[in-house]
Amino acid sequence: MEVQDSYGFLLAKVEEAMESRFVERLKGLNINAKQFGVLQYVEKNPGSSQIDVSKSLLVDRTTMVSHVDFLESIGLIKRERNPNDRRSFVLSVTTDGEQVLQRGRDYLQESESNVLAELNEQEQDTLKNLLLRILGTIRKEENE
Amino acid sequence: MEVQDSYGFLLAKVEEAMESRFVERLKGLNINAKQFGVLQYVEKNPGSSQIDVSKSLLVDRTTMVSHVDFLESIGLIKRERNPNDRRSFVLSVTTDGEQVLQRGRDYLQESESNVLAELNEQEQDTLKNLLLRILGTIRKEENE
DNA sequence: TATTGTTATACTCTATAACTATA
DNA sequence: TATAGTTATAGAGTATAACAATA
Repeated sequence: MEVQDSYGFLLAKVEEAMESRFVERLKGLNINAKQFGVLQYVEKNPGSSQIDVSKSLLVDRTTMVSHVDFLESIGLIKRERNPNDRRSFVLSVTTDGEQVLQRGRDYLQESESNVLAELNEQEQDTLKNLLLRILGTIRKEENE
Repeated sequence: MEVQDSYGFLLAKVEEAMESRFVERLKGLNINAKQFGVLQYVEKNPGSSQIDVSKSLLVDRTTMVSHVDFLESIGLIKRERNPNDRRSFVLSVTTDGEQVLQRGRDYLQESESNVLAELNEQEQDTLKNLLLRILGTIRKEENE
C-alpha cells in the first residue's frame, strides 16, 4: 500500500487544504481558524467558561488562555467574572465579534465548498456522517 | 451549525487521534509518523531523490532534509550520489530499515483499525475513496 | 540560469509545571 | 483538597532565505 493512500495521510492533507484556504480568507479579519472556532463556539454556547470551551474543542486550557487573550485584545470577545463561581469567566461575543462571525461563516462555507467540490451533496453528507461517527467513539474511549 | 460539526474540525480531530495512536506504538522503534511515511515511500519507490519524496508527500524539501538526516543517522536509510545527476541522492532502505517497516506496518494497521472500529469494512472503503477523490482534485488545482 | 540539497534562522503551535485565587 | 485561570518555559514542527554544487 502506498503511503499516500493511508487514512492518516489523506485526512491530514485534506484538512490542511481546507484550513489553508480558510486561513487565507480570514487574514482580512486578522484571526486564524482556531481563533474563529473559539469565537463560533462562544456564540453558540453563551456563558461558557474557558474550561468549557477547551473541553468541547479538545484543546488544552493553557492554549485556550492564548486564544481568549487574543480575541479579547482585538475586541471580539468579552471576559466577565462569573458571580456564582469567581474562579471562572463568563465569555461572550461582542458586536464586533458578531460582525467577524458573519463574514467568517461565509469564508468557511467557501473554503469547504472549494475543497469538497468534487463530491456531490449526498457524498459530502456521507463523509461528514462517517467522520462524526468515528469521532463519537473516540470521545467515548477517551472519557473512560 | 456547531464548530464541532465542521469538516475542518472533524478531519483534524480524527487525524489527530489516528496519528497519536500510531506515534505511541512507534515509540519503541524510535521514529515518528512522518519519518515512517518517508521510509515507506522510499521502500515503495526505490531510487527516489529527496525532491521526489518531498513532492510526492507534499512536504518542503528543507523538511525532507531533516527527515532523511534522522533516518540516515539511525541507520534506516542510505544516501548515495546519483551518478547520472550528482546534485541528487539515490535513497534506499537498509536492512534495519526493512525490519522497522515490517513492524511499523502492523502498528499502522492497528492504529487505523482502532480509530475506524465503529465503521464496517464497506464504510471504511467509502471513506477512503471519498478522501482520495478530494485529494485528487486538490493536487490538480495546485499544479495549475 | 535552473535545480538539488544544505544551513541558519525564526516563527507557530502546543504542552508541562508551578503558581494564584477561589471553591 | 480540587478547580479555573495564568505564566514561564521549552519543545516539536515547519517555513523562508541565502548559499554551494551541479546541470
